Amino acid sequence: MAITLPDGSVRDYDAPTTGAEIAASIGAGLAKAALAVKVDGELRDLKRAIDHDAALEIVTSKSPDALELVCHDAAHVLAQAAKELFPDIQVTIGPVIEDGFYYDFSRSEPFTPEDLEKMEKRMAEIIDRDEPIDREVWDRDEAAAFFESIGEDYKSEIIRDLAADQTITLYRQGNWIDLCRGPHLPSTGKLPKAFKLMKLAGAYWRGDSRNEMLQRVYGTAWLNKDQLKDHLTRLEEAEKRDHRKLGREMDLFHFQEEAVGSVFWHDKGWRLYRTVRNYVRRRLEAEHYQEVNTPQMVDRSLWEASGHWEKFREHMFTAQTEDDRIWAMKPMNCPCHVQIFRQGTKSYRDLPLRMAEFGSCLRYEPSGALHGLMRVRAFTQDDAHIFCTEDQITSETIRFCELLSSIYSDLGFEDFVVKFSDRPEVRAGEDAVWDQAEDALKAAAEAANLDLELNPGEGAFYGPKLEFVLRDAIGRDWQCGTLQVDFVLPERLDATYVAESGDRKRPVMLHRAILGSFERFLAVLIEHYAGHFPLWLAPTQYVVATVTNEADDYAAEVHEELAGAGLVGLLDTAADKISYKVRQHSVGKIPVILAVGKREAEERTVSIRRLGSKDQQSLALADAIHTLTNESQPPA
RNA sequence: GCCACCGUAGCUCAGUGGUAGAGCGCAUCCUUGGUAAGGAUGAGGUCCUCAGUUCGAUCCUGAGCGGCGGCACCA
Repeated sequence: MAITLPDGSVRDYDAPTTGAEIAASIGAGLAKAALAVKVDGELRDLKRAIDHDAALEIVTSKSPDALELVCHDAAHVLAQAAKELFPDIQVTIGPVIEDGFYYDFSRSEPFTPEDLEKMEKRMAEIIDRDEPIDREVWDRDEAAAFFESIGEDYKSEIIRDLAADQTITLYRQGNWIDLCRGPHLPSTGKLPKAFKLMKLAGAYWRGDSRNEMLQRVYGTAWLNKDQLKDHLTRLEEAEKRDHRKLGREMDLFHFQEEAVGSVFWHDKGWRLYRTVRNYVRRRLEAEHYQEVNTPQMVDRSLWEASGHWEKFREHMFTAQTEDDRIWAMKPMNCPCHVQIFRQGTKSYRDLPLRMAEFGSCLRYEPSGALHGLMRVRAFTQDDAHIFCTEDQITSETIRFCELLSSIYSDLGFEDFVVKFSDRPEVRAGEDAVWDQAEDALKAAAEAANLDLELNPGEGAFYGPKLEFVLRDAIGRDWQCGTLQVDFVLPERLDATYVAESGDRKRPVMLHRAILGSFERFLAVLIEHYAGHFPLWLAPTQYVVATVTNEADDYAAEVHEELAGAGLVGLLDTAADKISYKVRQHSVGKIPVILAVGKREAEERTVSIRRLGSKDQQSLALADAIHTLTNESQPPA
C-alpha cells in the first residue's frame, strides 16, 4: 500500500495501518505531536484504519486544522465533565464556532456561574486522566435505542433525523460515549489546557423558538496559553471601545426608559451624525440621486398593498384615529418612493431614476433584539431606490459598488466582503421572477468584479440581495450596505414607465443602502476608531488651553479665529495646570490640543499636541489655522 | 418574545432587616503652574416601580419596568 506524504515522498506500508503508526514510522517526535491525519484531504482520527493507497498528511498543532480539532474536543470534554457533575442532564449538540465552541444541555435547574467553574475544573481533570478517545461505528437503530435507554432523547432524535446513508459513529472517551461525526484527538490528554468557559445562555433546541429552551455553555479554546491570553486581551479591547460606553464618556447620546430603543442624540453625537450625513448627501448629489422626503405615517392600505402588513404587522407601530383609520409609522421607505415614482407618467428617458431619502423609520423590534445604537426602534436609513430597466441592472450595480467602496474608504474602512443571499422559503413572487432576479444580480455582481460568498435562503421576501460586510480596526465584521433586486414591488404597487416602443412596462427596483442605518453605522464608526476620530469627523476638533491666565485674551483670539475658519472646538481658560488640561482633553479624545502661554501670546504662535502623541509642534497662528482648516475638510 | 444574571450619587462600584458609603466627576475657594491627575472645602441619593411579609424593607417574597449576555427575529 503506497502512502504519499506532503513532500512528495512515497512510503510503502502493509494494509491496514493507521495514521498513528505511519507517524511513528516517520519519527518519535512526530508521533507525539500528531493530533489527527488527513487522508486524501479528509480529516480523520489518528487511530482509524487506512487500507488503500492515499495521500496523507499528519496534522499537528502547527496545521491550520488543529484549532478546529481542539475546539471540537474541548466541547466533548465539556459535555463529559457536565455529565459527570450533573448526571441528570441531557446532552444535545456542541459545535465549533468562531474563537471556540459551545455545548447545549437540557436540565430543569439553571446552571450557575459556580457550576461553570466546577465544569472547567473537571475538564482539566479529564485532560489529566488522558483517556483514549475511540471511534465506533454503530447500527442506526441500535444507536437510537441505546441513547433512548440512557435517557438521551435528544441524541436519539438526532440519529433518527440523520440521512439514511449516513454512517453512525460514536466516540467513547472514558466512561462517556457520544454521537459524533468526528474526527477527534487520540486522547483527552492531547487537549491543551488553554480553554475557558465564558458564559451561560439560553438557546432553543434546533434553533427554533417554538422548541424548548436549552442551556448553552460557551467556551473558548486555543492551542496554547498565549493564544488564550491574546484572545482574552482582544475581548477586553473590544469592551473598551464599546460604543455605549464611549457614547456616555464622550457625551454623544443616551437612552432612557421612556423611549426604549430610541436615541437621545446630544450635541456632540448629533454633530457627528450630521457630518456623516452631509458627507453622504454630497456623494449622492454627485451621483445624480434625487433626494426626497416621505410621510412618517401612512394608512395601512399601502402596507397591505406592498405585502408588508401581512408579513410584518406585529413589528409595526400603529395609531388609530377617531375616524377608525389605522396608520402605520413607516417601517421602511420603499412603498412611499414608489408613490413618488407613480406621480405623472414616467418615460424610459427618466430611467435610471435614483431616488434617495434619509428615511426615518420605526419598527417595533423584539425587546431582546435591542442593542445600543446597533439595533434600535427608531432609526434613519441612507435609503435609495433605483428605478431602472432590466438592462440597466448591471451598470447600476457596478456604479453603486464603486460609490460604496469609495465611501467606506473615506470613512476609514478599506476591507469589505460581499455576500449573495438568494430566495428565502417564505417569499413573494413567482419562481420564474426569482430566477430572473437572481440571475440578473449575479451577473451584475460578476460584472462588478465582486467575489461573492453565498448566503442561501437569506434574501428579502421580495428579492435576492447583496450584503456588504465591512471589517473594522480589530477585525470584526459588520453588515452595513445592501443592494436588492426587486421585480415584485413595482408589480404590487403598479409602477410603470412608457418604453421606447410606446408600451407600458414595469421598472425594476434596486433597493440600496450604503451605511444601512445611521444609528448602527455610527456605532460601528465609534468602535472602529475607538472614539479617536480623524479631524473631519471629530465632534470637538480642538481645544485651546491656556498655560497661565495671562494668555487668556490671546487664547480667546485663537479660538475665535479657528471657529471663524469653520472648526469646532473649546476654549479652556480654567485656572488648572497645563498637564491637568492635557490629561482632561486627552481622556476626552479631542484630536488637537493647542497650548498657549505667555511665550505663544508674545510670539503669536500656538503649541500643537496631537491626540495619541507626546510631541509638540510650535506653529505660527496663521499657519496652524491654515493646516487645521485643510485637515478638517471632509473627503470629496 | 424566550433563558440566565443585574438595577444603590452624573460615572464605576462597596454596604446593611433599624431610611447609606468610597473613588472619579461636579461646585466654591486657594494655587498661575509649560504638556496625561496641585490643594482645601462642599453639594448630590424616593437605594428602579408597585404590592406583600414585618413593629420596621434599599435589603426578604411576588409582579412590573429597564439594563446586560445569549437564543429567536431583522422588510
